[in-house]
Amino acid sequence: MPSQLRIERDQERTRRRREALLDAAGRMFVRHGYHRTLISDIAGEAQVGQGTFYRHFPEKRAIFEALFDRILEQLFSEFTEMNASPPADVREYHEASARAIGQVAQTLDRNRDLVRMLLREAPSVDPAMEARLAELTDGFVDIAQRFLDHAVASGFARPCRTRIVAQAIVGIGITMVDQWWRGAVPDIALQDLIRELIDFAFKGIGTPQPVA
Amino acid sequence: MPSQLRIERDQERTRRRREALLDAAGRMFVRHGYHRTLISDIAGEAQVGQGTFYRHFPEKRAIFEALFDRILEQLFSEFTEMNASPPADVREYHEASARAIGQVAQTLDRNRDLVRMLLREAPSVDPAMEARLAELTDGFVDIAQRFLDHAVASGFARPCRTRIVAQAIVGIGITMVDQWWRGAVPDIALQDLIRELIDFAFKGIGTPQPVA
Amino acid sequence: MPSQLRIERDQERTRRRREALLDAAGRMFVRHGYHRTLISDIAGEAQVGQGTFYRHFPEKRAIFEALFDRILEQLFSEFTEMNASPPADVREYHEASARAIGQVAQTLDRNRDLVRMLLREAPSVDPAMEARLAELTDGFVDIAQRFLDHAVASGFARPCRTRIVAQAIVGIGITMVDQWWRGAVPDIALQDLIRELIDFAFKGIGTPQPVA
Amino acid sequence: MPSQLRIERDQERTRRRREALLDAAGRMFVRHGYHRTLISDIAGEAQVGQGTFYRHFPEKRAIFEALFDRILEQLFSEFTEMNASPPADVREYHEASARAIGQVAQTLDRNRDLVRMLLREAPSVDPAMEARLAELTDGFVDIAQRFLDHAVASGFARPCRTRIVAQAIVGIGITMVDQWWRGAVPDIALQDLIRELIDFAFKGIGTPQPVA
DNA sequence: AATGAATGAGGGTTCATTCAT
DNA sequence: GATGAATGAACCCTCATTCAT
Repeated sequence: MPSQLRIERDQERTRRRREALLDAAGRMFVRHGYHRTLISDIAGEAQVGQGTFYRHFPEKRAIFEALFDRILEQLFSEFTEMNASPPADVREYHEASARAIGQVAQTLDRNRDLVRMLLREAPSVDPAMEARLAELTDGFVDIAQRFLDHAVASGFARPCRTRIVAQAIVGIGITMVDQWWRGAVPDIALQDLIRELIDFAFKGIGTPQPVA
Repeated sequence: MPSQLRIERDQERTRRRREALLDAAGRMFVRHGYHRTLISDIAGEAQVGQGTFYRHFPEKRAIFEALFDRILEQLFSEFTEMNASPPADVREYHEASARAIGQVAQTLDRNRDLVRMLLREAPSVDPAMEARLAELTDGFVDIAQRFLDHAVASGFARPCRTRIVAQAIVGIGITMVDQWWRGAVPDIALQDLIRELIDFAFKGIGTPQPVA
Repeated sequence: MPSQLRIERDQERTRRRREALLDAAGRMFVRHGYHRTLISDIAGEAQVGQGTFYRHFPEKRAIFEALFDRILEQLFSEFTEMNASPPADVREYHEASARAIGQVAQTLDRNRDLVRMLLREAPSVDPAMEARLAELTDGFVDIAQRFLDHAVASGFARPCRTRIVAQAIVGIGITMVDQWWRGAVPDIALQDLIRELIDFAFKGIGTPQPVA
Repeated sequence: MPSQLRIERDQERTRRRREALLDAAGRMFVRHGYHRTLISDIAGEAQVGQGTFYRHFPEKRAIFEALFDRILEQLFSEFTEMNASPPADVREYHEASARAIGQVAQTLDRNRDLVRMLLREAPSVDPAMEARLAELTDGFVDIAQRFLDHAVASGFARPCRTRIVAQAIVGIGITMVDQWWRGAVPDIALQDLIRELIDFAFKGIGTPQPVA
């Protein structure tokens, strides 16, 4: 009969295999997209047999979903604090926003190929995956909207239909991930890119001098 | 030898068949996505035999590309004038922008399901189709950037990295098409939605009153 | 009501069309083989519409068969006399044989691409076509055998199983058509080739001089 | 990790499957020809799933080629010794030839349906397969020619254009395989058939006795 | 009669999933 | 548990034949 130790070692190995498969799937999906990636590609990339894949995931879409979940977790685990003390004035609000956005941006940037892959492939996988992606977007919009609602209520931002503006802001983020990844964005430090976008979000393209 | 009339009638019928196939393909791609749409679905939807499909398009990807082209043409054919007299002051500039954006928005709205389908499916069809979509995006960015460069030069807009801001603006549009189509946008008249977005683009979320 | 003349003109035109189709089919079958030749290829080569093909031949295999027949007719129409007075001695027999074989060879040579095509493609068309080809071969063997029987009976040739020897002789002919067509035969005048083969058929490779 | 034994057993099974598929393909090609044989026929005949076919051969033409190769190997593996001591006089030469030809004939006879299938179908498969068949023929011609050159040089055979005569001899063989297989050859023991052909090859049909 | 567009029954090939070892 | 061979349901595409004009 297997010792407790043995059981744990096996479980650990299983967990690592699963991770290896997820990593492999991520790389293949990024490189070739969901539909052109074969199970045999993933297994091969993970250095396991094809049958082993099915010990860890019941079907192809399952590994996509698991990857989705893992990336989400990864993403949100990096947003922990972000809910510091509420800003007291416009300046603090501005700074807090900048910090938050900067953090999100850096996190996205660190995972940009996977995030982009998700954004690109999820809708073509399945209506269900498409819905999950939509939920995710909505989640970001919710956060942005709450932030914005608070700002408006506090007089830090002009009154507006905060849902729509929040959607627009999230839309900027989503698109920039894509553009940035494919090299369409001018060569610029991430910091400066973020600053430019925050500036735009706060000030719009509006007139340079608030005329006297 | 066939009469001139006969030839013309045949060509006309061929053209109509082709259109019918494109329409059918559009509907199926919108409904089920590129990969889950079968040639037999398209043929069935167009009420023609499966072989007929191949008389009009050499392969599946070709009808997607043709659809892509047709939508583009459709889109751009609606942007004809848009190059009216250059605005003389901020107000005129603002109005001209609003008009232009409104027009684009209405056009996109009229074709929103197809446009959304293109945005969603193109990247998963083919690296080449993905590239074409990127080109399209870049085209819109180019237009927006020129507009913006002009505005900055005229003092109607604050100086900024116009490429990036243009990308952000286009990104708002792309995302809103998606959100709007799937009903994520609050129930609002298109006019008001556009106004809200223009406001955001011009003013950002910035402080309501330039504090005294 | 159509005049007699008109009817005749039409029939003539129909006949010419049919010939043109046969010619075209021959060229295409020679070039690409039966299976890789499409009806549309034949129609295109004959400069007629695809539907026209079916006015003249009920199906693809029919034109092959018609071609087969036409070539046969062509071939045998060139063997008219060949039944001259029977040879009186070995020398005459030898000369008569040489003349006959030479004539056959020249005829085959004139039609060598079509003949080769028939030999090559017929078996893969159809069991029936294969049988017809076999009949044809048997026909040649019959002729050769009769010739040989006569020769043996007359003491011009050594006794042997004439059927088998006749088959061997015809086999030489069949193979040489193929080899000659594809350029495997050394560069040599047709006359000399024939003489060499006749020599072989009469003398074998046997010892040069029945040594004293 | 799989045991060495396991690996070997698997390889053995794979090899057997492949052989079974080749056998099945051979039977089907013999019976219905290349073009009328479906992958599903081969798989069914071999008692495996259709997909299994594609684990062993990348495409239809590949199994034909593999069959071609296997038959060739089979054929030539039976011609091993055949290069005994060179004949010293006409009699020995004659006997050596007879032995060699007899061996070839027996080998061909043992594989006659496959050989005939190759001869018949290869040209219609592919220009490349046709070329391979031509090479094969040329190979036999080469051998025959070398034999003949030697015989002429040794004074065992009359001088002649050995290439052409070799082609004729090989042609006899090729045709007889075909005729024999389809039952066109009179009922006769293989031994006697071969003797008859050798007689013909050595002596031709020529006059029975160079009359005194 | 002539045309070529339309048709749909195949048939080769792919690949997610199962299964024997 | 791991493996990779086996499987067969799809699915795209071809092309001989039919048909409307």
